[in-house]
Amino acid sequence: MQTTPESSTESSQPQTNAATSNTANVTPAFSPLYQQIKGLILGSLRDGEWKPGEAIPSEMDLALRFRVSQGTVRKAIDELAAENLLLRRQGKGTFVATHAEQQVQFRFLKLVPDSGTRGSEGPAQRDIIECRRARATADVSRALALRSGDTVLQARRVLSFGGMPVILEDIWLPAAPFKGLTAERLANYQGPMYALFETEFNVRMVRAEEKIRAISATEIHAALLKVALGTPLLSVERIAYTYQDEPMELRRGYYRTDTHHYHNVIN
Amino acid sequence: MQTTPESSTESSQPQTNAATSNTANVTPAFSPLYQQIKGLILGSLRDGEWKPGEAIPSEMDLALRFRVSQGTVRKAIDELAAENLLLRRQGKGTFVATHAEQQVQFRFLKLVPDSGTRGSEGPAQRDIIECRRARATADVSRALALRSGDTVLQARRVLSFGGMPVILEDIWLPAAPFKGLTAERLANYQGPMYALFETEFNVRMVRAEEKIRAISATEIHAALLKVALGTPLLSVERIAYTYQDEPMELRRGYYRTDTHHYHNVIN
DNA sequence: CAGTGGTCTAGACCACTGG
DNA sequence: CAGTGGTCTAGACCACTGC
Repeated sequence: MQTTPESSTESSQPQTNAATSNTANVTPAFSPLYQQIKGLILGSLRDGEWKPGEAIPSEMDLALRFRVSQGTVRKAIDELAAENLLLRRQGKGTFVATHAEQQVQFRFLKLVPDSGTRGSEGPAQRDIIECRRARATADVSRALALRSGDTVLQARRVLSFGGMPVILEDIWLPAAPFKGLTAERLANYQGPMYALFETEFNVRMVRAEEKIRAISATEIHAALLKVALGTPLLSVERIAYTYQDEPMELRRGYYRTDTHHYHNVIN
Repeated sequence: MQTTPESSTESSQPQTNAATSNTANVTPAFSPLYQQIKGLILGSLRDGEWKPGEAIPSEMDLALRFRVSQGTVRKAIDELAAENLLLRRQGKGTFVATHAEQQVQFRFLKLVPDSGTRGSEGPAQRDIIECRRARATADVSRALALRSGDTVLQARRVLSFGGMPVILEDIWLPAAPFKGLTAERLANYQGPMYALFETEFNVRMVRAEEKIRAISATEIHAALLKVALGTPLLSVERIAYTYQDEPMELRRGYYRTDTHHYHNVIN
């Protein structure tokens, strides 16, 4: 069972680094075995071999498949779990992380109510204001690594908590991976938008960067968030990435911070 | 050398969990060996057995000292390194992390210039506006886990980059651990305030939480940051913790975001 | 009870640093 | 060259889950 030849269908064997006889090598490009294994697992995740929420093969299975010891697979999985790409559950298995789980539902949304914990206000209400196709402007195409003029989907929505509008968001998505996304599908879907992206478009958001500023509410902000013109708002520009650091979403959020605040932990 | 009795001066031996014969135990309180080792190392860090910037004993030495295998020590150190309490350097040793290092100089300050990278504006200029002793108000004492009316040190300063005032900060510190801190010592010290805390008061900031809001500049903000009254500013309230999640600093920062932005990464 | 992840060990060897 | 952290393996056993 250990090394039957039929296992040769999987991706390339890890390379040995034992033959490091090169002397004048500026960049030895030494890569530990477990990093190579990690790369192979990442590739399978990206290619959708295992979908969000599903279990991946057991450590022993992966060890046999990659012809390495269980400990090496373990270290690769450890890192992927630390990056929130995988989720380990003792006694059950290792699962592909998903935005559809209750516990990590709002992992990317760092705005919380001043008093009480998130969810104490009841479920979030999502109102799609508009959703249309457009040509990427210069800044949008740069953020999404597209060519200027490429087609993008643009959406605007308001999030309300406890009946109060709190967040206004403008969202840009590259049109190609999200073919078929309409205002109706957005409006009808209950749950986090990133969960919809996973199930409907096989796009999993893995990491995000945010640039935060303080701005004054314009007329548009004031009307949609029901605040006075000039009210200070948090401007949160987010670029979300899928596997391989590929940018997949630009989102400009405007947060009211009279009843909520952006919560951040620095380690 | 392996188990000479004189090594019995150190903290308690790790306990074996093999005798788990208790059946009706609601909370088995099972704690892996490496977690116990981690706790012992943490204790030594807190007690100052190894100071910031110094090397801790090698993995082998610690393994002998705690009577466990090197791999177990390794896993404990791995976690402490992941939490930025320790810093591993291959071939050299494992070091107690410090705020005095160039690379992690501004780990807690997430405001960066819109263009260019941090440091492109030259060194930060720190101007102490005031520093005095005071009684803790209700909110300050709550944040610092003090009793209302306890003595605190309060400081106000302005940080400027490239000659422009960008950050106004009000800082509250419990008086006891920072005995002897004066405006002069703050003003004369070149370098990050947290580095001073380490070297002068043996207080190491390990973790912080921030609550961020958008506000309008008051007259004080306007005067010290040289902006117009009512300019939107980022309000950043930070509580910084030492080892054991002990709160050690309350800091209210007011950031100009016309030339800088708060940068955050979500994993 | 079998299968999964989690812990712990012991040993070998590699990569990196500095004297 | 010795000493450090880093990798990899193999095996034993433990904790947890679900059938």
